[in-house]
Amino acid sequence: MLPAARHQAIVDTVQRERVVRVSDLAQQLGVSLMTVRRDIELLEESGKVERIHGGAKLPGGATTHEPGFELKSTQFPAEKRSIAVEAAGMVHEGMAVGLSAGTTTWALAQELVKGPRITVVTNSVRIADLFHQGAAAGAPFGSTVILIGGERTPSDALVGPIATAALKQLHLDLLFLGVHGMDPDAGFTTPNLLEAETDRAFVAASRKLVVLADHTKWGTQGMSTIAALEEADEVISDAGLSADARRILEESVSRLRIAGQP
Amino acid sequence: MLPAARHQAIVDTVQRERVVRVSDLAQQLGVSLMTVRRDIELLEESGKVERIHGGAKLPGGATTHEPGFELKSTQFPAEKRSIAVEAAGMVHEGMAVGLSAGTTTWALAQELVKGPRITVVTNSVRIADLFHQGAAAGAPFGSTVILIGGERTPSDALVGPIATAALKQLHLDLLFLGVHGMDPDAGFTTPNLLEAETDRAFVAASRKLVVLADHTKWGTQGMSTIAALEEADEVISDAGLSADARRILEESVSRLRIAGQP
DNA sequence: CCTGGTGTCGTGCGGCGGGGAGCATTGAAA
DNA sequence: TTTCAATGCTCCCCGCCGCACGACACCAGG
Repeated sequence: MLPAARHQAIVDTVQRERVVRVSDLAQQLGVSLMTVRRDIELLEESGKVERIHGGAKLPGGATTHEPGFELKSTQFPAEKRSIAVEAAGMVHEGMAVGLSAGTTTWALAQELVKGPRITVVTNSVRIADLFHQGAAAGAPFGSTVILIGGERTPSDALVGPIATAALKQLHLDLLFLGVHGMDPDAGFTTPNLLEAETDRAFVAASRKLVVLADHTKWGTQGMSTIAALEEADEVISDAGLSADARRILEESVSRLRIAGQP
Repeated sequence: MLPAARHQAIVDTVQRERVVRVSDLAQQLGVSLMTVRRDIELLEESGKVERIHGGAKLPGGATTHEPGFELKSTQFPAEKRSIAVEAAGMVHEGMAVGLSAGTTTWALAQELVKGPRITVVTNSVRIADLFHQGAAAGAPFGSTVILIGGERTPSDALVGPIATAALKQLHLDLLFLGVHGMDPDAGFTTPNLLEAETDRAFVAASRKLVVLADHTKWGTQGMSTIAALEEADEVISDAGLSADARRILEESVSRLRIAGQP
């Protein structure tokens, strides 16, 4: 890996993710932490990126008060990752798989890039980017990615009538839905009304609904309901889920999976 | 292997790979490391490539990650920019404007970010990104961007049935169409069939069609025709356009504008 | 407000791979 | 045959990279 190529990769990643951490870059690029730091130092001098504690972000503020995509994406990396690995195991060659926008589905996408060839339908620009660059860099035959159109929310999801109309044309084998809240009364929820509408269209287009939600989502009610608990065919969560939550979910959902356990 | 052929091969490889290492080139060309270094030294003096430690990269600060795109976007920056400025003058507050994917429309988008509030409809992820970033960094009230969905081409355009179906729902005041070729027989063309289909949907959705094409596009026939010359309401080109081309275009198109002139 | 813990940052050193200067060799043109 | 340009080779230098250690910043808890 040449320095110039590495610098380019870092700039690309920063522009795509808005914020990246040094450790992730080091692992992704296969170099040491020190090298990444030195690269970021150089790139900062030329104004390509801006250095922050633990990583880099794109220059020119305005990302500090973003509705927390980057914060959440590093909040429970271990749990999210184990959930993603568990979910990736459900995907087989040739399937048509839907991925809603969100950090958990984004973690899943990272797993799926390495997996078998499938067709991915998503309304997340971030996830589409992931497959796009994965296909360019990695295997000659990558998965097909269909990006649903629409207007862009702050968290880079595409929503609105264009998105819902596009989803009406499609039929998916499997939908992985990331949610902001999961509650026995409110069901699966999100704080963004437009996103909820798009997610409902996603659910309607799919034969099977799998909800990805780490244990912190339990008891949270977002403003808008996407679906009732009963509508999910499976819920994948992590070991931190309370016994109470497990009992209720096992009653409501066809199957509850705890990531990392049989 | 003649030196000239070797130089050309090196330039080609650099433009294709964006960065290459000396050792790879040496092995690939069957010459020694020293020869490759000397070649690169010569090519650097003529500005064809830029020398870096361990290899060579294409000159100019690389900011995009698409080889073809990168190349084209630096090919005629002055012409493209003047065309973009001319086109931006046609846009007024509140309009619904379509932008097809391409480097010229991308240049236009850079102008429009600074302009009045409008609604932009595009099938280019890159252009959508531009407005998204601009809105986050700049004015509190940015333009609305609607990204048309679909499958992704190598040049980051979204195409396919999803895209065309979405466009059928929309009606645009003005469409700026970037083309790859412009020819009296073939009309406005692009080498990508899927992109041509999406562009045709764009044309159908728009009340007014403005084609952006620098003078190098004249006489080029892409594989697939988007529209006949007569279908364009305006064509904006640059001063390098031949008198012959001007005459034909003025006969076919309602109005021909040469950027930088009244 | 203070305090400990965890993770990140910066510096110095050693290893390694690439770059450069000079010279021998080759092959083609005069 | 002579001459010259181009190529390859070798030795030495230098920049890049990774490891280890000490300093520091963020976070949580009292």
